[in-house]
Amino acid sequence: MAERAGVSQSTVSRALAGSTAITVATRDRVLAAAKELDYMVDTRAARLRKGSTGTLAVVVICRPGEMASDINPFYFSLLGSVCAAASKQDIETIVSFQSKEEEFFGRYEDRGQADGLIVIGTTSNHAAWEHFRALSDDHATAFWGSPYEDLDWIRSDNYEGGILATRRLIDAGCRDIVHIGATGSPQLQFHERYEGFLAAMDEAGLEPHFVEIDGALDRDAQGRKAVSDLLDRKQPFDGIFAVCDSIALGALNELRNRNVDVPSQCSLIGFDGIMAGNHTRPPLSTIEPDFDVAGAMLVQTVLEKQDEANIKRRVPVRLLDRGSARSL
Amino acid sequence: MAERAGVSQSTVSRALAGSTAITVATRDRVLAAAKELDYMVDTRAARLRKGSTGTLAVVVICRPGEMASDINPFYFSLLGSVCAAASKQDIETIVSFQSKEEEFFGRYEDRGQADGLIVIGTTSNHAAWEHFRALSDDHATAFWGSPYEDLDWIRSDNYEGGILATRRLIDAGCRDIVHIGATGSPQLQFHERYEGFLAAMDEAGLEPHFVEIDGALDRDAQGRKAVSDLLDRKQPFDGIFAVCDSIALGALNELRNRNVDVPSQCSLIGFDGIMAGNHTRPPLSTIEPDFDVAGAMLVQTVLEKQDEANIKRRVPVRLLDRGSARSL
DNA sequence: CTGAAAGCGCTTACAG
DNA sequence: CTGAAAGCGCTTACAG
Repeated sequence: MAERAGVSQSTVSRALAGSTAITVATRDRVLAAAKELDYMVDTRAARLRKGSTGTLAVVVICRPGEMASDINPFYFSLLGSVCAAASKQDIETIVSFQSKEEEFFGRYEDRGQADGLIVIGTTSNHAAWEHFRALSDDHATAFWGSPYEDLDWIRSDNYEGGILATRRLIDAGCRDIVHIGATGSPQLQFHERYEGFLAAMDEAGLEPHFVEIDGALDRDAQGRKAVSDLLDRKQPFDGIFAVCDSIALGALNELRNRNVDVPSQCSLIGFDGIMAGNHTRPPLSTIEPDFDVAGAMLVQTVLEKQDEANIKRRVPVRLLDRGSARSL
Repeated sequence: MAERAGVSQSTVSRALAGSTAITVATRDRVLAAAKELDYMVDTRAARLRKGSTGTLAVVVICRPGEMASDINPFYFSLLGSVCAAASKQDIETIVSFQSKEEEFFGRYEDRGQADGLIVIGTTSNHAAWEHFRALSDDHATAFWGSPYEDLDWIRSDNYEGGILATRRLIDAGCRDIVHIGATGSPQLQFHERYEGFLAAMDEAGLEPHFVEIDGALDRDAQGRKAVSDLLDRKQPFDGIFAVCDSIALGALNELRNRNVDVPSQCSLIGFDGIMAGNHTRPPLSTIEPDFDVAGAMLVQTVLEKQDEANIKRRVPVRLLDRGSARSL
């Protein structure tokens, strides 16, 4: 390659790296030769010499025993956004799905495989979060979904989302509004949504109602059971704010099974903006985080470890009014 | 590291690599030292020396202009399976989502970043497939979704799936069965499903009916429009086999809008097994490929380029009877 | 502005 | 069974 362009190896390297200390003429000559020989820089060698890898590792935490193919679609969308955000900065992403204790691994930096680690996924896999928490001290990390306050985290603006959803229900004329969620759970995200709900109810002078989800069940079953419990209580309700879409989908189904029409008899709003909500009847109204921003924030957080104080951690959310909340 | 264990660098390398030409005693000593120093082999250097990377590149092709976060969930599941299958063989995966012509890139091998390339994603992005087709000559590749017969491909057993779905409809007592799909399209996968449909109808001595999808619309709208067209034709029908789930979901919605009850008045079966079908009313019956096998086959295909003849290319499918086809 | 040389951290013939 | 040495393909001080 060097001899084809009639220059030294160093010059080739500099020309290809776009160094300014190079004549335009020689650069062009090198570029032409590279094209002709279909030459590409070997990143292994470049990285070895440079020290950095130009790569981020992304770990997706699954529920124990869950296959990669049936992960909550929310995390798939998030994964896509992270990869896209990295790609925009010419950073590669190496991704892995991890669920079992034996396979937890995040030390990509130690092996020279990545410059940082992004961990996203279900809050429920505690063993996993504990494992990755330990890495956050001496590794560049960013987390989404961690149950621990102390980790570097990025989250939806859950509080604001809770308010948006609840206000929308109130605006729809609902007065007996129930929150299906986990009011005292370690799921920080859930807790924040709950607090937003409380604030909006308080603001409107309405009394908040709750159904606690049953941790033993899967999300869909949690939603069904919550509605079932609610109806059995014979307590009137005309609006539901479900803490996440998968639960909302279960709730919606149970409402229909029990002949409660949505939205005419009960308005329903979820949280997450998963695509499945587009295909229900009625389509599920929901709070959706800005995925592009989410991906960008995660990437930025890992890369700019220095000024920790300035890291923006709240991903803005918006109401997706798809039809499960009554219109006035 | 070497001096800590009191041996040479070569010995450390051999011990860590599990070479048999090493005393158990020295190996243990090295391992102990490694643990103590929290030492990990730098893969950049190892790869540079060894030549191979232990990594596969996975490119997910999106529709032009589509964001990574709203890709057909089928491909997300497939992506998960590929990563899981690679992981099982201790292979890393670097993944990227590509949609626009300017960003097409698959020469990871040339840059020493991967040993092979797996491309999956929407058939509809022709520019993308043409780009990657060109790479298949001198790169280790495997494709899912390519419109080209000549590429190394892995696909669902679409023909068998078409038969399974159609037979199920026939068993449900349907006689006027309509296939919503693309009978003469370049979408090989769709064409194969269509042929399965034809075969099963022929086997039962029934006359097949069709509605062609409108290429200009998105999947959901295609399904709606197909049902709408069908009803306008006033041609009686009691069963629908939709060529993919996203189309089936649109069809299901339109059927409900037009007050055709599923499954009592019309049975409906889709193809792909996407999770959104779990949340519709009724849940969507579908043909699901074995995702684990799909991931494993793709990985194996890239790695074992040598005996091309023996590559298994058909991923088995099964009927997921979720409720949109009448039970007898 | 360009070249000759050193060195990134490994693995692997080559000796012994 | 183990060590000394070469070399993987780059980048980057160091000279000029």
